[in-house]
Amino acid sequence: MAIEQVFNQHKRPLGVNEVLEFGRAIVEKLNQATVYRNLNNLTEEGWLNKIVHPTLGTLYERTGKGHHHLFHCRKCNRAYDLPGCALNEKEAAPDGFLLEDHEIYLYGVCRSCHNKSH
Amino acid sequence: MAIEQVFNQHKRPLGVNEVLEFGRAIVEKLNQATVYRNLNNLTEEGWLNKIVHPTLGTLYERTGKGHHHLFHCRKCNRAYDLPGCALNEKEAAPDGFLLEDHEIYLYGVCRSCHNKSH
DNA sequence: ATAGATGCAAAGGGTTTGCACTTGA
DNA sequence: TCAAGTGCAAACCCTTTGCATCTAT
Repeated sequence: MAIEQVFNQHKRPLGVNEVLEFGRAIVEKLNQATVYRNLNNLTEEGWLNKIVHPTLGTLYERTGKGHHHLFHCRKCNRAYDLPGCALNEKEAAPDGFLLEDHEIYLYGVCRSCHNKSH
Repeated sequence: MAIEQVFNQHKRPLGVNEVLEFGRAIVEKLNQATVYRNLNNLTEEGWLNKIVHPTLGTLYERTGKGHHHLFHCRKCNRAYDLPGCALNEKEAAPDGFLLEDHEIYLYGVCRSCHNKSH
C-alpha cells in the first residue's frame, strides 16, 4: 500500500495533505477519501499514531517510537520528533489530581533552520 | 456584553458551545455567529486566549493568568487550569534547537472526580 | 441619521459516508 | 463470483462571511 510507503520514506509526522501529495507520487490517482480511510485504518491497527497538533492540525506518525514530543519549527513550519521528555511528572499536577498522561508541544526554530540563518 | 459575563461566571476554559449555552441563559436569542465574532474580537483585544486543545477542540479562557497549563479530566470531560509548570526548559530541546515556547496538556482525573469515586 | 452589532442563511475547510465500480483471489 | 478496496460526490461538523436588520447614540 502506497500510504505505508510514504511513512517509510518520511520519518517526521505528516499531515493528511502531505500524505496525499507524497502518495500521488506513487499512485497517481490516489483519492482523498482513500487516504482518510487508510489513515484511520492504520491508526486503529496501531501502525500509525494520530496527533492533533495545536497549530499544525492533524498529523500522523509511525508508532513504536517510545515516549517523545513534537517540536514545531516556525521557520520551516514542520514538526519533528524529539526523543525523551523533560517533564517532572511528580510536580506536574497538584495533590488530589491523578495524572495519567501528558502531551508536550514545543515551538521555536529547528537546528537546520537555525544554522541556515547564519 | 453577555459573553464577558459568561467568562466571569465560569473560571475554567470554555468551548464555543458552552459559551453559547451559558450566554443564552443571559441573552435568550444569542446567535452562534455572534458568539464566534465576539470570541474572535475579545481574543484580538487580548481579553481572551484561544486554545486548541488536542482532545477538547477549541477553548477560550481569560488572559492574565500567567504561565500555566491545562488538565483534562477524563471523568467530567472538562479542562482546568493548573498554575505553574513542571517542564525543565533547559533539557526540553537538544542542542541546536531554539526553544521559544511550549504547551503542555495533562490528562487524568481531577480532584473532584477522584474524591467522588470513593 | 449613522456606525456598529446582530440574526440568519449561505459558504468554506476539513473529514466522513453512501453507493456504484473495480480489482484480485 | 465475491469480498475488499477505490473513486466520486454528497453529507457532515465547525467556523466564517455577506447581507439585511436592528440598536443606540
